[in-house]
Amino acid sequence: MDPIYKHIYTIIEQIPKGRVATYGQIARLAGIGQPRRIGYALRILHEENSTPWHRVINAKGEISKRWEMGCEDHQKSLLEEEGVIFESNIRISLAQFQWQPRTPINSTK
DNA sequence: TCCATGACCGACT
DNA sequence: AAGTCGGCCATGG
Repeated sequence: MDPIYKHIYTIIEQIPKGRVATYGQIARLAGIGQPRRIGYALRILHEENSTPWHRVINAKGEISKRWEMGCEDHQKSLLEEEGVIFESNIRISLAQFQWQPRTPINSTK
């Protein structure tokens, strides 16, 4: 498997519990720039390892639709159990829950 | 090899 | 605010 994917998985595994990251964000962290590759990496992820794929969402803060319906609901449940709160029942407040690898959350601006 | 599709993103209408 | 379009790259037929 491409080391790039490995890198992607490594980054995803670094997402703390109770927080989420977007595809674009991970793409930038991985030094890729093409978010689609992240999606593809996750697609082939299958069940190979214990990567917390559920903490990866799209730029809108929503759960990306996938091949099987009901999966999104499953992902939503996993996130809620970690303390992530949904708005409008589908959307996550990125300002609040997005993973900040370099900057702490308390942005006391 | 060429063409179409995808767990996306951003800009534009 | 919601829908459309182009970009960029990997995978499969």
